[in-house]
Amino acid sequence: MAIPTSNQEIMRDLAWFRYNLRRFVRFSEKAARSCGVTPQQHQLMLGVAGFTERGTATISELAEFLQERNNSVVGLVERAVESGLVTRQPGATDRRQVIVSLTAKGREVLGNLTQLHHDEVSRVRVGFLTGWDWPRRSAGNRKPA
Amino acid sequence: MAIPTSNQEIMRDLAWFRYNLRRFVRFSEKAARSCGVTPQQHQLMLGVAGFTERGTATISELAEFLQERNNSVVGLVERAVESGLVTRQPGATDRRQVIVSLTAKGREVLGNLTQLHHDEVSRVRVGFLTGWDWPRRSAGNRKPA
DNA sequence: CTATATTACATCGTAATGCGATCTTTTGTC
DNA sequence: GACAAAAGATCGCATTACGATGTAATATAG
Repeated sequence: MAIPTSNQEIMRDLAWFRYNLRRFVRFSEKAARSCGVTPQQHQLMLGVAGFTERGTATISELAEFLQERNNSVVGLVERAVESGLVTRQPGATDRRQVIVSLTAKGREVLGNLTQLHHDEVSRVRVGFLTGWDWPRRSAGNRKPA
Repeated sequence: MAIPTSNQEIMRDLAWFRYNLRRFVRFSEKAARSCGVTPQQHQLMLGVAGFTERGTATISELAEFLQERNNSVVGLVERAVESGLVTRQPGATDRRQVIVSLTAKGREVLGNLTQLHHDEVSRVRVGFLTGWDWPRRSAGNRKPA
């Protein structure tokens, strides 16, 4: 793909970029639901397991990872605990902190989702840079594929 | 960045990818609001101007671009019309269709947002592939930067 | 060239979810 | 020890995308 120069070309380029972004996100959401968790829970688990080197995360770290407010994460963690995906324990050194860890179930689900995402992310990374299939047309009011 | 091989490395890599994705999206949302429109309206306008070669789009095309349901787009367009960003006109050949176009105001706002996004997207594209700063820690319950 | 199916969009009600404001508890600093 | 800052928790709320369904216009079968 040529480097866009006119404003019109830049817009088309940005549109293409966002379109692929959205398609990837939808893919990911669908994958999460196919594994029995919400997309948000998937992201939460990914943050717990992959954001730090410890394999655990505090509420604040998760808020940074998810780019959300502190209080939004609290509720998200709460629901994930109820679903048996993560556990919470008070911080050892700093008792204000809450350490979020994955349960066995959480590790299993995240492992499956990680496999599902690996190839797709590779494709998307390339697609973000180079050209893409750029499909056209949809139909009716059906759910986007 | 080395190619991740172990499952742990893959998870960290995916986490890094999603983290950058989210940061970009937040950047974009903030930019949209700074121009007086909602992030959804920005994406809608981008779809109108950049998804097809015509510079206009139908509801279905926008639904494909945004990867949303048809009826979701109807409401989105409705609000954008009320905000004076886009116009709707029945299709010339197919009167079932609705052609969405940008108003002068819409073009101006989208132009500003396009400039704001151009550099950032370039950075993000590289960041999706290569290493990144990978910042740490947040603080309190303040809005993520 | 009517009958039927399909497409494109609209309407309505609903559930999820992230946010703002505020509060409590713990830690840091002077 | 007093005060400030940080880390979470709680509550109410607004936004928004979705599912189900309806209507008008176009395509297709016979």
